[in-house]
Amino acid sequence: MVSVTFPDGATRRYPAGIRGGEIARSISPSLAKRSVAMAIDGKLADLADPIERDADIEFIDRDNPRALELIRHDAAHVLAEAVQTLYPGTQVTIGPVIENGFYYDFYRGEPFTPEDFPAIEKKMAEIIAKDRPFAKEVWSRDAAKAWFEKRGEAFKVELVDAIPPDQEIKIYKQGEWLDLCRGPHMTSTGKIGAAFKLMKVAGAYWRGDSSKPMLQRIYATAFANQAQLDAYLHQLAEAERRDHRRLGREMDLFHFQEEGPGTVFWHSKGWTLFQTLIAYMRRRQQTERYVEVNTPQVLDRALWEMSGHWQTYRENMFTTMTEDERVFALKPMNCPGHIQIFKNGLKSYRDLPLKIAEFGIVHRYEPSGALHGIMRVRAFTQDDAHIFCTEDQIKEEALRINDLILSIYKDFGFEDIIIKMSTRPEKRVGSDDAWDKAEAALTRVLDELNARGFKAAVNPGEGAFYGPKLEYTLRDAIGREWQCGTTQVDFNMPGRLGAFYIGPDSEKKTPVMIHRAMFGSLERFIGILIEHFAGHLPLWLSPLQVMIATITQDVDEYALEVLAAARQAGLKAEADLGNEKITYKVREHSLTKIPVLLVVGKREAAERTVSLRRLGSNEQTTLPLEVALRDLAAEATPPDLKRLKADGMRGVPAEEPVLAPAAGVQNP
RNA sequence: GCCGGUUUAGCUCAGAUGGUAGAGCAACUGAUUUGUAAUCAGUAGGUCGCAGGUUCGAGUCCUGCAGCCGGCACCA
Repeated sequence: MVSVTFPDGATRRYPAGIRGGEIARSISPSLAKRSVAMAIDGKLADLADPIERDADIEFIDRDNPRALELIRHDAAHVLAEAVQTLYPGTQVTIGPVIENGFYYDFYRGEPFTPEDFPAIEKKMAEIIAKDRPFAKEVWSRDAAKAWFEKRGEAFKVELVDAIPPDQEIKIYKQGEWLDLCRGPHMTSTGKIGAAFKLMKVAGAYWRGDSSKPMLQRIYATAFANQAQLDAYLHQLAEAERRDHRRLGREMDLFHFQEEGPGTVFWHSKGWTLFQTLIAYMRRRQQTERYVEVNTPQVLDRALWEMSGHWQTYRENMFTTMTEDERVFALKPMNCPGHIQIFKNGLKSYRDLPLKIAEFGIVHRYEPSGALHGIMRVRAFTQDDAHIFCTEDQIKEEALRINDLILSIYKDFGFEDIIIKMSTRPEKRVGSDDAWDKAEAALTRVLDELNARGFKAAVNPGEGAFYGPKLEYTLRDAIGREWQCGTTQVDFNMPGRLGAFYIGPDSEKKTPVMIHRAMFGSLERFIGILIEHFAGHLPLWLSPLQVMIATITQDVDEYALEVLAAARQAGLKAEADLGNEKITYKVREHSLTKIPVLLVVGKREAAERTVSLRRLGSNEQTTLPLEVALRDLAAEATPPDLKRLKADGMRGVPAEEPVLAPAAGVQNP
């Protein structure tokens, strides 16, 4: 007998080996009818699985959130059957559930196109309508291989071979069709329902390896009901509307053109935003005692050979040859340059840690397929720094960087940050002893982060060849993750390039170098900001903060007075005196995402007020000019300066905020 | 780089079967002086991504190349 405990705490005893479905039926026919799967001790399982030991059992119905992955996984099997029915000769490979749906990778000579989707979806609906039960069978390895070999399913044979010897070979049948699968599945295909949709086709390498064959991937999604599917599709459309490439054009921030693939033409407004970020970062770094430098863009090949870049990074480098046949390379990284500055003049242990920062423009010849707006470009500015220190100082410095990065992200409204530590890769340099120390130091940082409630994970083997790293990742509007900040501990390059300092014992010592970026790249960070705020940048970041719009030309003079006063208050302001209706001006400046519109007409001119309208809101507040400008100027103060001001004014009563906070700012 | 798609006016997009290019918005000019997301009228604007080829004739068909888009691989 086994003892089974239900979610309400009730316990019943059953003969060992009883199936979940039988237990459900013993409780009530309706429970048995609506259950599609169960969770044994919290782990999803087939309803038909036997219960061999005492366990907690929860029955899962279709509407249970945990059923969603089953719906999608079942739908993946149905997709595969539909494709093999419609396109005989197509080989199946794998079809996992992913964050917002699922995909299935096929091998077929002909590509699939979205025009094929209606037929496939129709066939899927037919298979679902037949409501065939999913039946699990355990096969012998040889039987499974023979079955797939006979059908020319070379990829499945490879998958069978890859299953560890101690694991069963599980086969799920749905009527005639079957697939190798670890499960679990719902009770039958009919449980999938009708809320599924094929999304797109794409190429994908077998096993994610670019040396292996290219497969045809069909992306799809499924939900428990149509309303949820519709909501998801709506969310996708919203995400597309905040795409930084579209907003960059609409807000007149930057453009690209064919002659410069992956290189940005920054327009005046985009460059203003860029410089606002640099000014902010410069202040934060100065407080942390970084020194800022600037190193050459183009350096002789010999230096890159010494640093190891020529050997390991050559295909990513832009090179140039001059008339006298000397070969130079555009810097793809700033580190060798910073080491030259470190080496210039004898350093003492008393100089450490020495923090050298640069807003360094680097060029990297990225694969053409990798380019993506300003998120992934071939020329970009890093907020780079290299901290030269001793091994003993690594932990404290890494923690300081961590705290600074998190504080900075918070100032921009990012508090949901993915932190990962990447450890020693197979291909690496340096002694295991040094790696142990570096990883231990970063692990202590990681432990500290976990203690503070961050979910920091480890990426084994993903570190740089010269040391382990911490990676800080932000998400864009449609959930894509972009690595921004990074802290890398390097025991290699200072030695390679001959950097040393004089220790307390008068001996030469090689410093450890911590590579570190916080924005990562200004380009990428700006792209993420645009999408995060959907173009509705906070006032302090807006390249144009205030637009003064007149109602009639009678008030031009007052409008110009308001403009001068706004600029006097430190606001980035323009005036629109155009001969247009106010509705036209409101629309115009809303579309270019100007955060504050100050409307002036005869009334305002007479009373010396302004009518203030926020981007994203249709409410208006009429305020005395001085009050409006004072409050806007306060709001436009960068967050770090605001803190300074607050510190300086401690003891002074806080002023009542007069302006409503910006409306229409959405977080993703 | 790989797989697929795509490229026509500043933007969004029409242009079956080959016969020499069109709309809306934007721009420009004029009228209108307007109270919170599009005032009206007129004007101008394109070697149809680039280079070859087929044809009496190519935006349309063929070949090559490039850019862009979606993935994959790579990555800040």
